[in-house]
Amino acid sequence: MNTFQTQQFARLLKALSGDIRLNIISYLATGEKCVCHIYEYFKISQNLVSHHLGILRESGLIKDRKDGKRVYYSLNEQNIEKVTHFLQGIVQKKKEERGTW
Amino acid sequence: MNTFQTQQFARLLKALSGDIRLNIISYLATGEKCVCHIYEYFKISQNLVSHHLGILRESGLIKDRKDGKRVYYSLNEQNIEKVTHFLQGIVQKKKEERGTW
DNA sequence: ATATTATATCAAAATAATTTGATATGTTTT
DNA sequence: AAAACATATCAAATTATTTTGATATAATAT
Repeated sequence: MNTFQTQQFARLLKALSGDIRLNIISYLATGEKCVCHIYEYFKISQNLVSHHLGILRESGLIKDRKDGKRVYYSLNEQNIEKVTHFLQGIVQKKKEERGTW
Repeated sequence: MNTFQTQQFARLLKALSGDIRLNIISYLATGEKCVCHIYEYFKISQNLVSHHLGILRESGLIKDRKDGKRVYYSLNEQNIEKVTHFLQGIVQKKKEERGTW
């Protein structure tokens, strides 16, 4: 059973799956942003944004860089692509299975 | 702001993001299965599996087909691919952004 | 018709995630 | 050194999800 690997991906998917977090990810696709940019853009509180950024950071989906008193966040495409490849693998397997009879 | 579309994908990602549900999805990649196959395979209770299948079904990630007293589930690849394309689009945008200076 | 099997649904309990408000930490400005 | 600013963290409250146990529905077998 492939449960362990699947568990890893379930964790990444969970991090992606919040409304706020997925919007942050989309926003970061347009380039690196500091925390204050993000909470002003979405009009939500600073601590709430920091909390969600923390979840994304710990899951490895984004990277942080400190500059003065600001912290800049950006996407970690590599890990996002790991998710897409995992899902694409499932779709692929299914398509192959269909051919086996 | 692309919030509405993002919300749709957040919903799909949430459906994918449970440990049990992602394992079911992986299992269904090997072919159509009835409910009893699934709960025997994972050694969890019937009602729990039915509950998670319900979430996957309502999100459109799997399809059901009734045959006699059994219900068979299979992947709906189209919707899984929508997720991968969405994520791949984010990665793509980020990669393009990097080239703009 | 009754019993059995397969699945779904419901309500309650247990657990987890999100949000809010307050405070701490570190950096810059004065 | 004090004030101001940017961010993170913590605890409590709120809300959502998961799990369990019980029951309902529908198909088949006896």
